[in-house]
Amino acid sequence: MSERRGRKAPHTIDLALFTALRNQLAVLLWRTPEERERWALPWEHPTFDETLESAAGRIATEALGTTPGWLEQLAAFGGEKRHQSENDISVGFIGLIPAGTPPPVGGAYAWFPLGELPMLPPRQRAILDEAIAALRVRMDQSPVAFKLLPPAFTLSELQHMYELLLGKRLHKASFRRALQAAWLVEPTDEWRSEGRGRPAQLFRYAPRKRRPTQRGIRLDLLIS
Amino acid sequence: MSERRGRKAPHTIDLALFTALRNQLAVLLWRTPEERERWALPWEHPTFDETLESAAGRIATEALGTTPGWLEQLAAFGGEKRHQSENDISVGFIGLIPAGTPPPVGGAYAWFPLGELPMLPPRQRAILDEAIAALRVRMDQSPVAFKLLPPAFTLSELQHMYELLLGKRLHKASFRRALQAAWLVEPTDEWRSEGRGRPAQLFRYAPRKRRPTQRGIRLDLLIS
DNA sequence: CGAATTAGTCACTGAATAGGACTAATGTCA
DNA sequence: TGACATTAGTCCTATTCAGTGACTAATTCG
Repeated sequence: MSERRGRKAPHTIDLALFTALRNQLAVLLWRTPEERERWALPWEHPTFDETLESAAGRIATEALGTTPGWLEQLAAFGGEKRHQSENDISVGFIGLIPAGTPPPVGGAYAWFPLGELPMLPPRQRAILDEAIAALRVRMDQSPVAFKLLPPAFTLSELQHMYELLLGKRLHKASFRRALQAAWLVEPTDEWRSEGRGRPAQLFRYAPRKRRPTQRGIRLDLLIS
Repeated sequence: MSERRGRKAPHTIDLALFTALRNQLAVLLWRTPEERERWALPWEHPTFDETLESAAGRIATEALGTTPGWLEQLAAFGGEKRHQSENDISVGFIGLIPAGTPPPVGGAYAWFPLGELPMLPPRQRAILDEAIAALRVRMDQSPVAFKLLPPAFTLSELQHMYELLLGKRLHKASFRRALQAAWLVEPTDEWRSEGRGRPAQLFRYAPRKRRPTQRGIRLDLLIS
């Protein structure tokens, strides 16, 4: 094995990096200097001496300058839909970038709102579609909304992020009651005055252990 | 690409096939005729002309004689934990086999209850651990319990399967109310008399479309 | 100052849940 | 054959939880 150290593996790592931009979800795309109109997800062949996760983290950091607040494997993709590289399979990752992170400069990378996507290679299109679906599903299980926000945020910002992800309006009092019951945030001692209106207190994501929340069976969540 | 047709790919497909056995979850393991004490998950190098899913289905069918009622990709595994094969990465799949399916004969394959697992190669151990965790998580999203039962089952059997997966007792009336509300089963016109006691009606899994179940935000499901 | 605006809370109502207690239909055994 | 154990299936009630409108609080704007 060790003689392979540093050599390129035959598979690729493909990243679906999301952020919130102008009240929409957006994904980071990349184009080569040669082919100005062929956009693609950031991807690379990892070397044999890094784990899938560390390779994904490295590629994300190379693209953005910052490390994603969250990075998780989506799945492996293979089969008839070929990659632009001559590889056998691609491992897709989902990453979340806090809103307001300055966009990468130079023109090689750009954020695309999900409603305005250009053509993508077929396998990357499949990866992105599954990534979007997984985001919606994992929202309940993982702190997706929190990782799309900066470390300190107002409760209104958090609610708007949930509304963006869920695609529907939420009632303020209900949202805050649920948030309180879940022990997910803690207040900081800072307030932010956003133009007119009462200033909002800033909170941070600070999940606290709670006794295994004695919930009933939720058969109604089954997709059918 | 086409000149690769039929050739082996460098990655492997590894299967975590589960069934319910003697009131426990069990996983299918396999050993080579040469090495009688080295058990492993069923695995194989796929060929280039099949998709990941079809390769997984083929390997499962070769192992069991029957096709799993459910087969879904778990994730790709790579990095320092090496496979027994000289491969780069392994793609893990989860499969569910109805309880009571006759076990494969010949001694090459055997069901192991999760409490009595032998040593496994390190990467396969990781795959199995993640598969078990994913089973518990996806239970709410996918009809895991139903696919571990034969096509026709009693409501008590279904409840016992949920109790096995959740690791806790459920209240009969609550369970049935939730089941009714979810429109997941329909009665057959058969009844089964199981020794003493009133005979039970048999049901089948028959999910019916329902309008997008207007649920509240469930922040309390977030793992913390 | 008053109106507008945004933050944050309260209280009422209807729906969903946990759980005990009930009825129903069968086998067992004296 | 009749009491009883056993398993299936239903009903009812107290309690908890989510949806919602209306309230108070703190600030900017004019």
